This record gives sequence, C-alpha cells and structure tokens, in this order.
Amino acid sequence: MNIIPNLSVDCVVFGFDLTKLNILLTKRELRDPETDALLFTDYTLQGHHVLENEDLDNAANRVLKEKTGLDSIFLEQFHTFGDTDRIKNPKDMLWVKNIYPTVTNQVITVGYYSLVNSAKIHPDKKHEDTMWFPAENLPELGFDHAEIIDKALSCLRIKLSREPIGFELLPEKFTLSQLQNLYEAVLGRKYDRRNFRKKITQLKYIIPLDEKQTGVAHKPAQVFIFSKDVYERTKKDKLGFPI
Amino acid sequence: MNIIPNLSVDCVVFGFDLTKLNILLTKRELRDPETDALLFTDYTLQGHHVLENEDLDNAANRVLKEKTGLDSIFLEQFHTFGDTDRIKNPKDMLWVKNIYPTVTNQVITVGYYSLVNSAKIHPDKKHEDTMWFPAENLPELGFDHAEIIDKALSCLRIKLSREPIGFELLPEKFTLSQLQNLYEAVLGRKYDRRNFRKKITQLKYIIPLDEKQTGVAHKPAQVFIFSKDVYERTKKDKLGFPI
DNA sequence: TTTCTTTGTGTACTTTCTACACTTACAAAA
DNA sequence: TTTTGTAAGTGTAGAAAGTACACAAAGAAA
Repeated sequence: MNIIPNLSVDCVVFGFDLTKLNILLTKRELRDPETDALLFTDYTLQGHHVLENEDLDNAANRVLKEKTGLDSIFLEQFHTFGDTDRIKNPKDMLWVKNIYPTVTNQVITVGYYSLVNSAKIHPDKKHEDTMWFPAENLPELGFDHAEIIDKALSCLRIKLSREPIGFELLPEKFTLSQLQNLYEAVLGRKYDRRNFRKKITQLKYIIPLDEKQTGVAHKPAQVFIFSKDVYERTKKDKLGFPI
Repeated sequence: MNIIPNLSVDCVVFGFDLTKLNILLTKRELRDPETDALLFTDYTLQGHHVLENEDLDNAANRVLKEKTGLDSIFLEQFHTFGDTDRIKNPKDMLWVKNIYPTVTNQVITVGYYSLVNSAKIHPDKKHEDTMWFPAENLPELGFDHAEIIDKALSCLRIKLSREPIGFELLPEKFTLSQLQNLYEAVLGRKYDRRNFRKKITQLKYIIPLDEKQTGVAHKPAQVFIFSKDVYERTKKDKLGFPI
C-alpha cells in the first residue's frame, strides 16, 4: 500500500493517571549515516502518512494501533495544519532529507487527539521509545508538534466543557474525586468538592455502584460508572456537561 | 502555479440579511460535450484546489476573493473531509471526469466557514451564478456539500456561543434587535427581548452611539458598535459570550 | 389625526452558583 | 490494640444569574 506523500495524520494521545494529564510521545534520534554520531534527539507525536485509498479517520486509527497497540478508542479530529513552512527547523529538514527523501516538501497534516486511560497503555515492551510526559512539562518537540499539542489541548478543553467525554480518560469504574481531579487537570482550575459532587450526582448517566474502592489507606470511596446509553437517551433534555 | 491534485478547500460563506441566515452557493451545470444537452444542474460551495507552495489559509482566502470579491474577512477552518468515498454520487463522478480528468479520485478537502454581512456582497455582476440561499431552505447540493454545511453550521453555533463573532455578520453599526435576530437565526432559538438587552448592555465592548436608526416606519432604535479592541483587553476578566 | 410597527424599560420569582467545616472509614505505623 | 494520617462524605445560607411578563413612546405611512 503506497503512502500519499503530501498528506499525514498526527495523533495527540492524552492520558490521565488519576493525578495529571499526560501526552504520549515517541523518541526521535537522528544519527549521521556515515559516522553514526548522534546529530540530535527529541520527541514527536504519533504520526504517519495517509495511505492511498484510506479514509482519514482510518489513517488515524491505524497510526494509533501501530504505535500504541490500542484499538477502537476515542479519536477526534481537531485541526489541519497546512502552512508551507511547517517544517522549517534545520533539524527537521535534515531528518526529512535522511528518512523520507521521496516526500514532497509541502506536507499537510490532519491533527487528531485521542483519550485513553493511562493504565491501559504500555503493557508491551514493543514500543520502548514511546512514553508518557506530563502535559505541563513536555520535552523538546520536533516539527511543529508543540503548536499541534497546544491546539489539541484547547480543543479538548472546549469539548470537555460541552460533552461528557472525560470518562474516556478514566477506568470504567471511577470515584467522584478521580473525576474531579480529571476536570481540574484538563481545565486547569479547581472545583469545590461539595459543589462538584452535587452537580455530578444529579446527572442520571453517572451511575453509583454498590461497590467501594479497595486497598486505599483512607475511607474508601463509592465507585461510579458512566452510561453512554443513558446519556444519549437523555441529552436532548439538557445539552452539555454542566461543569 | 500548479494545483495540488488531491487537496482542496471549500468555503461555507454565511451571510445575514438582518432577518435570516444565508449561505452563498454557486450554480453548477453539466452539459453533454457533444449534444450540449443539460445533464444536471445543482449548487456547490465555493471551493478550489490548493496550489503548490500555498498555505492552506491562503488558499481559502484566495478562493473567497476569486468567487466573491471579498477580501480580509472572517475565515475559520472547521473540519477536514477525507473519506475515500466522498465523491460517490454518479453525477459528481461524471462531473469530475468531464471537468477535472487529471485529478486523482481521492481528494481531501479542508472546510472553512466565513462570515459576511450579506449587504456587502454582490455589488458586481461578475459572479451571476453565485447567490444567497436561506440556510433553512437550500437547493440540491453537489458532492458532499450538504454534509460540509451541516458541520460548518454546528461549528459556527459552538463558536458563536463562546466568542463575540456575530458582529462579522452585521453592518458596522447595528441595533440590539438586529443582534438579537442574528443570535436567534443562527442558534435557532428565541430570546426574551428585555433579558437579551439587559445582558448585552452590560458588556463593555458593545458601545452605544449617540445616533439613531433612520428611515424606519416606527420608533428608531439606538445604534451600537462592537469594539474588538475593548473585547481583547477585557476578555481575561470574563471569558465567553454570555448569550 | 389615526394607525401601525418596533423600541425601550423594571420587577418579582426561580434557579443556579458559591463559600465553607466537621465527622467517618479505612490502612499503616507505633 | 491504639494512634495517626488521609481522603470521603455531607448541608446550608447568601449571592448571582436566569426567567417571565406588559405598557408607554417615537416615528412613518395612511
């Protein structure tokens, strides 16, 4: 299957470890083909060219599957980056010349972000050079990936304040404090615990289980699940997520 | 300047005529090259392929300038459409074969929407086949342009409820009723006039002028202007548009 | 001068938002 | 077994924002 040389997708994979928001990045190293000297090292998003006869959304899913092993996870297109000077940094031009000599110099990339529960990822050692970084403290990034991540994050914030998508970042069963931490981490603000719980518990699609947290050194919290089903059936009543 | 055969932009031009929301469409006709018989006629968005060495945003601006004569207007990228079966309707396949025989069959298109005051457009007769249609009552559309318009409208609604962009659709000087009509037309709901005015008049960036509407057969309304400047300086205080 | 149309205005009520502190349940350490 | 540490769980009062609602005034046209 041939690649489309001037079209790629890049995935910003967001993960939440119950404490902070993380982004999945892959280490990139360029070595001199002759001397093997390390020319530079940095990190990049998961991306790849779209293949001939491949839908854009499928390309994003494929990239995610290949780079993380994850399948059928939340994936949302957020912006397309098509400036002709996207690749202007000398190290990136060097990289392209070495690794993709056949690719045109004008590549547009469609940005997707995906949401995963950090715990789910990295059971294998197949992708040793791919790891989580806190969104607040990213390493040096290649290409225009810092800009792509900024845009992804601001789109995620808008989406998160309109729709109940935060659950994609949590384990299936979660506590209200974990949910609150998630909102605080993504939106970068604090909520009063009582007021937060008040609003959440009146949503019919966040369902308390007859079950408590175990193995914690404090009063165990009740666990909840999110019912997409109930949400879909009731969202016409009240649109949006009231947080 | 050569086109990039597999990449285009499409612009959804929204206009407001102080009463309803309109969309600018261009008539398309395909005639049999031999008999000149009219094979079909329908309407399409303003679109064109991106040129080599052209930024995406510039392509959208160029298309708009060419098709409408308008320059430097509000333009926002909202979604990229990249399914391989985007062009599946027989009439569209026929059209592409006749008009763009060199173009690949897998074209992805980046959607932009733009906002203009309907009065500003169409002073010339150069684009006779381009005209306004009420967003509520569109004619038969070519390609996947119905889907593109749906997505554009839903993105516009989200944007309009977060940021003060409605003024792009109004004349520079406007009345509060015109502003209210605009919000009602785009968001598809009604507002109580007193409550609407109460909220608007407390925004510092919507400035009343010492001036009244003229030539109307009723009590003339006070006119207002929007100050982007004041908005930018004060938006950190209170984000969003409280309507 | 009458008619028509849209502007412009205040208040009472309801709902939502906000701030705030102590007791309880469990695990780990003493 | 007792103590300690930690997060869970809970209610209320005051402030702010949202909602519903009706009539007089200004101008143009008849």
